[in-house]
Amino acid sequence: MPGIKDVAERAGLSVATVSRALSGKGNVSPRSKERARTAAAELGFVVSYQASSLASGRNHNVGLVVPSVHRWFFSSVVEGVSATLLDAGYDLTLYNVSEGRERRHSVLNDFLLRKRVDAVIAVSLELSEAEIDQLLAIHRPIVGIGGPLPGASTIRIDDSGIAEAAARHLIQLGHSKIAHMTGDAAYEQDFRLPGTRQAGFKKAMRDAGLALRPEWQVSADFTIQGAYANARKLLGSSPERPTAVFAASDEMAIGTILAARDFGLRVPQDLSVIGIDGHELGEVFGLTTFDQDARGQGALAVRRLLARFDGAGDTAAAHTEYPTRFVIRSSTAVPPLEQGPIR
Amino acid sequence: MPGIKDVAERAGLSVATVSRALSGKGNVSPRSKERARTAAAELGFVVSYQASSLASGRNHNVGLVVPSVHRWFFSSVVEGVSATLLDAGYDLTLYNVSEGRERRHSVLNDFLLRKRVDAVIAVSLELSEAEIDQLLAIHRPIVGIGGPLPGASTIRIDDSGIAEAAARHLIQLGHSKIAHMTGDAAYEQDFRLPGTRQAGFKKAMRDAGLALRPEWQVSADFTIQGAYANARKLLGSSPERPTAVFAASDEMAIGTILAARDFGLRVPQDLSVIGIDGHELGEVFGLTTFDQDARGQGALAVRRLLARFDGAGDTAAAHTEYPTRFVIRSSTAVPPLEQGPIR
DNA sequence: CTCACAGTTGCAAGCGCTTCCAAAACCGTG
DNA sequence: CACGGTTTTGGAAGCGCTTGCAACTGTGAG
Repeated sequence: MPGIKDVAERAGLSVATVSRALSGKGNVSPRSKERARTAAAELGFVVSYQASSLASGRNHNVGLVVPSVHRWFFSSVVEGVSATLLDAGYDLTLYNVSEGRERRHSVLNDFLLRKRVDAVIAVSLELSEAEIDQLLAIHRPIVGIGGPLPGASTIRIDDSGIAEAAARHLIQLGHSKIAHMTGDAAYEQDFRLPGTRQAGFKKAMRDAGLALRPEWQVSADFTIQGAYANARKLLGSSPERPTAVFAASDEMAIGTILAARDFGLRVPQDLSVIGIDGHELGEVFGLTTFDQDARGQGALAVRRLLARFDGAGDTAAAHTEYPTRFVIRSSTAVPPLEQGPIR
Repeated sequence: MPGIKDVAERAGLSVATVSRALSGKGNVSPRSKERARTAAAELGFVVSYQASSLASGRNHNVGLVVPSVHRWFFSSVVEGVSATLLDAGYDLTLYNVSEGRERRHSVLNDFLLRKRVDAVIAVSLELSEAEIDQLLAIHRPIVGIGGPLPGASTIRIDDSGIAEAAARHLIQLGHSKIAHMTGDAAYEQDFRLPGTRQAGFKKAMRDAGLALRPEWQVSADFTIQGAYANARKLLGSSPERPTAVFAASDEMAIGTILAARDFGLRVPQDLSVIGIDGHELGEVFGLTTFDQDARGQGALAVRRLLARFDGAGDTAAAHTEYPTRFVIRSSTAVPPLEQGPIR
């Protein structure tokens, strides 16, 4: 395995000049630069980031902390981050902290602090103040996606806004018996998303003068199967059935649609369902949803960091509201005709 | 940020002894070890893997190369690998090479060769001989999951065997009009899975003396939505419908079930469907399948590597056949009564 | 009491780079 | 042609750790 020394020798230059030539830092005559480059290419030389980082402090590596790798949003972000990073020649160190607090704690402590990463992207993590301080203490850029992260830059969609818009969409279609499937309390603790979206829903309902029936406020774990199970309860046991369900994620919306089918309910004729995400399966189910381009959010986070690395050193924490797109498909429609007493 | 020097000072030991005490290599008296440990703990010291790896050649970092992070099998493997690695104090560098050959090429070349990783886990990648040579040339342990990887250790399930068993299950129920949904040719190139499973299917059919109708051999991209689209064609256009479908993955089986429902076909009364995977959604759809514990495969791969690192230096390439579990749910049953001419 | 030996320890030489610093080479002017 | 200023270059000092080596300690046997 060739080292920079070999390159220097072959190019007839000093190690220092080769280093500068290949990294692009410092002044090097075009001629030397060219020489160094060809010599490196001929030898198949590629710098050791280990050594490079020891000497320079830069790692060419960013850490991505996600709470799961299975759920749509997270894997989409991972994809976007990964692709953008790879293109830029950076490594991606993945920290999947799905298994509870100790895992998370050890990741933050033992891993990120080892200075192995130049920056951290934290997805939908609700961190304690101590944890945030810890992160900020390593003096590396941090960007949070899909969740608040005081002190760091964040990229997020207008959760409460689109939740409100989703609910309003149903209301405008004529629905008044609207159920909401939100995230489990357990998730609220970690992500805080559910609450924000729920707030938007409630606002829309209140603004329309509609009642919030507690038995129509259900929750699940953000998965299709979890939502399916709970939607069955919602649709099966209620003395009166809602005519529409607003699910806080597409996966939960899909679970709801599957449950509805089990009861012979047609979507949208008997039940309207709307979600949030832009999940690939949305098409299959004709799901009306707000498309938040998760992949794009991941890519944006990386671009942000890269800009920072390149010295466009805007150290100030910037908060970006990522745009969403309302996609109307066939899972929402006007409510069925009232079957009860003539109104 | 404290260095090993600070620890040495505080413990009243030399840097060398502290290094040995903390790494567990070489002889250190219990007393010194204890001292070094407490000093390190008090200072919150944690070795810099950068420096450590420069000096020792060991990275505490393994590279995981996956063709996608969205599909069930891959994200499950990622999860297993990640958890096991984190527990062992190793970092995971993720290389998602979903976007074609150049990406893959650059990953192999520029990234893995930088010696940033102690080992490589390659999931379901069909590599060219040159690529394999390249990988082997870096003299790091490699383990392949779910695909052949000549020269490296592999962990895989008995693809053709369970495919055969799946088909036999249908045959034994009395089916003879069995369709097979395999992977796209595009995937065959990369993963070779489809072919192996297809071979098992064909064998079972041949052994039972059943005909393989070309129009019942369909393929998709291993996703629910892809399978859904193609299953619609299969079930909608055939002059004669199959009574059972064997899908090469659970995701494709689910897509098939969704398509069947669209046509008013009841599963399993009108159509039996069987898959392979053990996908979380299997429960929701009552899917009969072979559970291959993908998470477990990832974990096993890591344990294998860790053992190697610890000097249980069995350098020989070992091939493990990972066990699967046949899970019978409600998507398979005896075929419907023949509707055609009296037999 | 001495010797051989195994168990401990510290010194110092790197690991492969980056970067500070000073020297060398170059440039256009006066 | 000499001069100051600007590039370009190479020497060498690290970055924070590991590890070969030699020196040292303590032990039980002779």
